[in-house]
Amino acid sequence: MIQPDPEDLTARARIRDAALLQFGEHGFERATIREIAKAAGVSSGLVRHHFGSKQELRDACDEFMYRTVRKLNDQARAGLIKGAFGDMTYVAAARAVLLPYQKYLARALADGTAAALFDQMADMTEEWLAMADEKRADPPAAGLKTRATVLTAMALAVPVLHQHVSRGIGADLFTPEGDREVAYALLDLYSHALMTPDDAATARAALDTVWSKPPPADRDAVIRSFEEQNDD
Amino acid sequence: MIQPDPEDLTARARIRDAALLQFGEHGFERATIREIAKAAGVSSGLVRHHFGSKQELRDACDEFMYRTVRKLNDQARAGLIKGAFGDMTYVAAARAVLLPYQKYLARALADGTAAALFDQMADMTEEWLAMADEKRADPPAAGLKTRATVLTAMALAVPVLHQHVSRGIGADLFTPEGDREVAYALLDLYSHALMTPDDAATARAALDTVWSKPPPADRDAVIRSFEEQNDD
DNA sequence: ACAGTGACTACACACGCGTATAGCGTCCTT
DNA sequence: AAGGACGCTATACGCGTGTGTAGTCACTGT
Repeated sequence: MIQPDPEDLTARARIRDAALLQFGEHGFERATIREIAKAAGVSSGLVRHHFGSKQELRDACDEFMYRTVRKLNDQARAGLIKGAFGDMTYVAAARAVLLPYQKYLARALADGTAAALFDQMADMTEEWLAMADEKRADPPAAGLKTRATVLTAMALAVPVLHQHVSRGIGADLFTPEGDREVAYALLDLYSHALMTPDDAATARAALDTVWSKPPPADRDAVIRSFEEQNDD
Repeated sequence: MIQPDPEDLTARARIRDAALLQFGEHGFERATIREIAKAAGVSSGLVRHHFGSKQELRDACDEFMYRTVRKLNDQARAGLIKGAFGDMTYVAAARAVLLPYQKYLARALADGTAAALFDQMADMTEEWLAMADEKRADPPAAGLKTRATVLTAMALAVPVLHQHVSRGIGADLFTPEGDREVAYALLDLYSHALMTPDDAATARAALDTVWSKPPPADRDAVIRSFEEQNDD
């Protein structure tokens, strides 16, 4: 998928590539070694010969994706003028490279496998967020790393929940049309605060009271009325 | 888990509850009917007797979660003063009710099963966003439903990627401490725009040029240099 | 020439799993 | 009191799957 002709790749690389696609399409459990081997044009025994076991094959896939994303991140760090949004070349190129592996990435992130990959992206978000903090007037209500982690998760939500997003926007997320639609929505959301800092402070205070003293009447009423549906 | 003593539930409800937990903990494929039956204190045959097949058991779980969330949403709609952030009672109660099923919800959303559930939350987000739009000065850069869909995905990112978020903040997301930490971060992020509308317009324009004419030199260079790592 | 090494295949094994079936006890209905 | 319906168990079947083993072929260094 990276190079135009898969025939040029070594068998090992072809197996890994086929595994990435099969794991992405059907998930790790439902994907079978035999089907991966068939897609790669090799025997199922060769998969074992190169990777040892199905789990190790998955590990190799994760490792490969980690290296790929790291390379892209390094390039972005080197090429992108910090804080400028005028150059989307690397962003677009990175997305083009990762496109065939989006479904694998989504699954790997969702089931918690790709920890190193997430942390890598969180680190990059943290750098970016630290710069944004400098222009900021009021002190943040949470630590830098915490906000970076949450923000990273939010940014990854779109590919991870791509099925729902695609359904919601009425276009496949992995086509240029869907991608553009979502990018516009993201830029709009990122450039407009959803609530005022005062609202946030109010909500924070309200949450504190809820947490500190478990409100007896209301909350129990919710749970109790909820239980009533539970009569099957 | 809803009621204090699982023994009081009917066998069918106990099976569903055990399935929710097992599916959440191990995933649909890895979870076995036998283990679910054991956790529910029944024979494996009874699972089949009540639900027919493993897939139908999963469907029943999805249906149950859908009804649960709908009930909570209806209560939130009825009880919450629109646009006010001072009353977090229902939010806290809803989270308490859903807590044991968070992992199931995360998995169901990630693999695209719980479509109706996502759409339901997206509808609610859309209502909320429509109100927020009224106070807004500049016209949105994307349709209401598109923004609501993306925003819903972003809101769900934290539970879906809970493993990574927990690791990043150094505390389990499903404990009061982790929950509070993340809530503060979310409120901070929601109350502060990450970029100015001008930045967004610049980025939009940049994206348009990238998409309209595929830039030959730079982008290919990125992809080419990426391929060079691909020598295993 | 020749052993050795690694890529690669074909085939068989063992086991876990979803599914199917037969049967038992109990409660409600008529 | 008969009898069916239902909740529930025990046991077995069959298939798909990851894994293991033996063997072939090609290439390399000595």
